Amino acid sequence: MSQPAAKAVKRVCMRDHIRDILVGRILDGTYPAGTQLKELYLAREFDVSQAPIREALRELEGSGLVSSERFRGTRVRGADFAEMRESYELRMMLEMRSVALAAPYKPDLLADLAGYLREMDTAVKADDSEAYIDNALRFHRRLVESSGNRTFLAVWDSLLWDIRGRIALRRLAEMGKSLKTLVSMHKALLGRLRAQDVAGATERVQALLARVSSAFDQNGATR
Amino acid sequence: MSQPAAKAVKRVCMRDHIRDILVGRILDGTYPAGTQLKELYLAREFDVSQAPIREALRELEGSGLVSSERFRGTRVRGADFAEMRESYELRMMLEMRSVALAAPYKPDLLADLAGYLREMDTAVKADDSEAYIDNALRFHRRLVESSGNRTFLAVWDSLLWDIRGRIALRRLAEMGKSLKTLVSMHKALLGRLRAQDVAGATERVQALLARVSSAFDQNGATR
DNA sequence: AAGCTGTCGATTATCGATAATCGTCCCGTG
DNA sequence: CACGGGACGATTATCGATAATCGACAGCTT
Repeated sequence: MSQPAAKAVKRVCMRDHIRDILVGRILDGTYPAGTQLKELYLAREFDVSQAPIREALRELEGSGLVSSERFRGTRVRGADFAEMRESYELRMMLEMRSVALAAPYKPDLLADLAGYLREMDTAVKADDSEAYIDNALRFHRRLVESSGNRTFLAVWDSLLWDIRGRIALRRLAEMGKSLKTLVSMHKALLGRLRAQDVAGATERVQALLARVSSAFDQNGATR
Repeated sequence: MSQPAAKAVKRVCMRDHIRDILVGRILDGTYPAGTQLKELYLAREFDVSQAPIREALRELEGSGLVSSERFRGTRVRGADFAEMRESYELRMMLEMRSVALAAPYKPDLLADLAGYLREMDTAVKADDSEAYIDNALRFHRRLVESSGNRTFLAVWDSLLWDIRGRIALRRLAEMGKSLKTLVSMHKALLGRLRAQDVAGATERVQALLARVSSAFDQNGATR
């Protein structure tokens, strides 16, 4: 699966390059849900052969971004709200358990989280939701990483939170919910972690993700 | 030498066929951990081109069975016991939560589980561990499926329990642990489900998986 | 002998072309 | 007019061949 850290420089591998471009286009709406990604068409556009396109598409399929049927092509998968909620339920479990496993919380973990939180705060004040989400994801991924459970991290990564998160944020914005609340919830969480309060921290993680997940409730209400 | 299996069933898709064969070989030890799977070599053996081999390998990579480095080939990944234990922790979370979500337990679910359990019982009496594990996996997968959470099921599926389970069973056998205990634990679980006892059932699921997971404890002791 | 450099063999990544498959449209039939 | 049968176009799956890359080793320099 794709790694969070992308090599900025010289790509030795066409398919990685293509994959990243395709992910970008799906994210920014160039390819809306349902768009068929035709191999030869893309091959011509990127001036490569069909092979690297196929491999990139298969990689996207593995991460659930697109789905393909035999001989019938590959299409961009839409954001199914019910499925979103379900995936947030899993994420909640993963992160809550991670908070328990990560205890006691080491200074370098706390320092990292504090750094991300600071960036989140700055981003929200600058009304830069892209920067907010980038750092929020780093924050949460770091939490899962600190559990020491590689399977947790692999599954967390596989769920493509950079995509789901952006959709959630857009929804929350549409619902008029401010990111400021999320930042303060993260602050509270970090406070509990600093106090080595496992139960408290777990509770905050749950509350936090429940709030984000509420973007996908049928009526859109937080209740 | 060419493979007679190629003619067995009319596969529309070579890569699926090849993938299944490769999985089988990794499972039965034909390809021990660390074996390099060379594309052209396999291509000649299966009498196909390199392309479908590559696609099959990439699929295996996606499910963690093998890992590949750029230009350095694809190798069979070994069974890391620590990682096994970690994956069982996730499985435990998934199944415990599924038991909670699936309530109240419908008659058709209970009937399916009872059917699988019967097969498990028969298999153990016939000392057929293959049949046991097949049905045990059906039992557990059905449980996760009944949660109604598609993400849960997708993640559960992605963890390749047919492989991990077999390894666990082999270990348990080496440790002299009988499958009979596992069958009776499943019986107890089904009893709790029939009684609509969510807490009790959850507890049994945990105990059950903990016992299997113990195959990967450092010393091999159940404690 | 240690270090550097260039070449070679093995293997993967990519190419350009062909075969297989699916959906559709046209046509004849009832 | 509804309906099945085949030809066609579009697209994917696979092929056979070539280019790119890596690891190792030999030969040269010091």
